[in-house]
Order: sequence, then structure tokens, then C-alpha cells
Amino acid sequence: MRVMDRSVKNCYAGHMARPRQFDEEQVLRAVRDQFWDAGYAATSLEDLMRVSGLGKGSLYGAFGDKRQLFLRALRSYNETSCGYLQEMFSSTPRVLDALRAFLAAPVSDPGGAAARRGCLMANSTYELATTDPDVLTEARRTYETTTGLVAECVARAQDEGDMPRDADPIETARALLVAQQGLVFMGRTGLDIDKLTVTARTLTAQLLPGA
Amino acid sequence: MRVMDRSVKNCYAGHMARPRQFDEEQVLRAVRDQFWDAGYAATSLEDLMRVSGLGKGSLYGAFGDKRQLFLRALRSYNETSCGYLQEMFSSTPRVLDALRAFLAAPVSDPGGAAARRGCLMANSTYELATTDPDVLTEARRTYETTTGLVAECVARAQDEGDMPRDADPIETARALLVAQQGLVFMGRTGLDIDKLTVTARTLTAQLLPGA
DNA sequence: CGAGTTATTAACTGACCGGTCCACCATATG
DNA sequence: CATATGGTGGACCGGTCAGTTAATAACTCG
Repeated sequence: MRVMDRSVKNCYAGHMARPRQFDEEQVLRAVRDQFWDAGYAATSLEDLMRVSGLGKGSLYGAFGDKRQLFLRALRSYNETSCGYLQEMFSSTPRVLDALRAFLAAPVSDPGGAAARRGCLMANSTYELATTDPDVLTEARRTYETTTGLVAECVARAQDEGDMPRDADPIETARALLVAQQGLVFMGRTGLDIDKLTVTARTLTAQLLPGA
Repeated sequence: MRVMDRSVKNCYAGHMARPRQFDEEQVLRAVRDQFWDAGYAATSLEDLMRVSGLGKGSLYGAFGDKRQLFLRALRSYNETSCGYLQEMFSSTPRVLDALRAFLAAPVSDPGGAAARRGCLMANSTYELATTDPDVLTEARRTYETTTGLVAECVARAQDEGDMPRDADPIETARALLVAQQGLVFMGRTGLDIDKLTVTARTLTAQLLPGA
């Protein structure tokens, strides 16, 4: 359970009396999973100590307070997500397939566990965006980035002759993102994953060309 | 601020020593707005006392604990919402227009205030559905009801010759609901209401026939 | 009018939370 | 090996929370 690491990851120059005994990224991952499953408010510092294996002092020393720790985990999550997206978009031979995969991503997990868990950024938006301006900013930033990435893909699909030229890439990207987030949401309502998968196919057929 | 009412709304038969000094439905509305704006966890009993004008004792005497009060407010909200929906569906001359209005409902508010506020059921699903089984049940029930209502509409639109006969009404309804909830979500991210309105139009054009 | 019943109010309780602080300790350096 | 540095863990604190209780007020009905 405990996340220990002898490797020296400190960034200070000066004198280094004692290196961190934990790996910051491992801690961020553990903390992110906790926030992901339970939400921000429902996660206590005790929970964070348990999943990270660290004491309060270490947590506060390394990350500041609970909110800052959460924001770091959230940003890390978003960077990872956007990274995955970019990789998928750039590695899929036919970019239209990547767009299909993007739309259907919320139902890509066979058992539906991922669908029930939802998306940390979406969960956080619903819980905190109205009260915490930093979360709102992060949400806007992330979804604008995502829209941009998808729009690039749409433009490439147009170049490849797989999508009609008359559609605005940005606008198409927004429609796809909206549909995707709708799927994410319905997954959270506990809607049967098979039914949701069918709906994802229906939406794919209507929003993206080809069979 | 105080919600007083001399009308006797108690349901007991037996001896009625002292009637409620407040109207239960008015209190439920006030409480619902509070939960709607701040969420469940972020709403304290003090908040509930403030917006209802009642003391703790009265609140607990009439509704039980915070969670029960929340569930009552949520159910009342859902009944009202479904009522509005049914009324719109039955009063719109051409049922296809009702479907368009349903899909675009999240952006129907000019200023975008409603979009930013979101939907109480959606907010609650994100905050509580994973931890509170009653909320999850309520979510499933509500969205199944909604799907059913929309599906009826789709079938009627088919009868009126406004939609192709080959589509499954239930499946079409799910796709529309998913798209609508996607719009609700993007509204919560603070996406500009004008952009969101355009996207709503884009989705309408792709998911519903006709101009 | 008064006895009985219920609504109302505010003081109170115990638990828990986020955050601070400090004594202790592991390590790098000379 | 001695010392300085800063990581570590847990005791501790003030505040807030949901929920309880008991005294009081308001009302019905005989």
C-alpha cells in the first residue's frame, strides 16, 4: 500500500539534507484515484493519508493544502488525458476512426466500470465549477484544448476525404464533444452499458459519415 | 423572507393541536433552490434554515434529516420537470417542434444563467449517485421516464410523417437525451452561451430531420 | 376555559474536519 | 563522525457540522 521510493526527485539546488521518501507522481496518481472515486468534499485528509501512505506533514509540506493537492491531481489527470488523446489521434491510420473512438470512449470499457466512474474533470466540474474559479478555469481550458484537438482531426479527416468539406471543424468538434460528455453522464446514471453502447453507435452514425 | 401560511395542510386525522405555520411546498422549493445552487454537501443546515425561515426542530419534525429533505426536494423537482415536459409535448401542435425544444432546452435561457446552473438531477447524479443508492435509483427512474416520454413523441412524429419510420423511437429518444445532457454539461463548464446555442443547432440539424 | 397535543425555538452534544505545530529522525556534507 | 538541514508522523486545535433535547408557545377540542 505504501508508496516509497529511494530515488532522489527533489528539485532544490542548495543543500539537500534528506531526500523525499516518496515519488510525487505516484502519490498524485493515488490521490487522483481517491478524488475520482469519492469526489472532493467526500474525501478527507485521512483518506488521502491512507491512499498515499504519507502523514499530514509530508502531504502539506509537499503540496500545500487539500485544495492545492486536488488541483495538482486534476491538472495531472487532464494532461494525461489530453496526452492519450493526442497519441490516439496521431497514431490511428485513418483519422475518422480516431474520431469514432473519441465519441465512443465512454463506453469503450467492456464491463462498464469506467462508465460508472465517469471522468474526473467532468465530476469535478459538476461538484466545484460553480464555487471554485480555478476549477472552472481548468474546465474551460481543458475542454477548449480538447475541442481544438478534435477540430484538427476533423480537418484532417476532411483532407483525407472522409468528411464533407462544408462543415466547420470547430463546430463539428463541439458537437462531438457534447455528445461524448452526454454519454459520460448517462454512464453515471447507471444506465445499462449495453444500451449505452447501442446509443453510442446511433450517435456515431448520425454525427460521423460512413458505415 | 419567512414563509408563513395559515392554511392547514397537515395530513393527520386524529387530534390536530397546532397547524404548521409554513407551507410544505414553499419550503421544498426554497430548499431545492439552495441544493441546486450549492450542491448537497456544500449546503449546511444553517443554509436550509436561512432559506426556509424555519428552525432546525421544525425542519427535522417535518422532513426528517437532511438527506430525506434533499430526497424530497429532488423528487419534487423531477416531478415538476417531467410535468413541464409532458405539458410541452402534449400542447405543441407539431410534435417535431417539441423534440427540437427538448434538445435545445439547456440553451433556451437567453442570458445563459440556467445553463450555468444546470439541472438539479444531473448535478445530484454527479455528486451522489455513486455513494447514495437512493439518488442513483431516482436518477435511473427519472431518465427512464424521460426516455419514455421522448420516445412517445418520436413515435407521434413518425405518425405525423415528420420522422423516418425506420428509426427505433426508444433508441432515438436515448440519443436525444444524451445530446441534451451533453449540452447541460457544457453549460456547466462555462462555455459561452452563444457558442453553445450554435452547437445545439448543429446537433438538432444532425439528430432531427427537416430545417 | 383548560387540558392535551403539537409546532417552534435555541441551547447543547459529540463527532469530524482541515490545518498547524513540534519533537524526532534520516540523510548529505565536510 | 559531527552537524546542519529538512522530511516525517502524530498530537493537537479551533471551527463547523448534523442531529438531539427540553422548555416554551400556539392551537384544538371537550
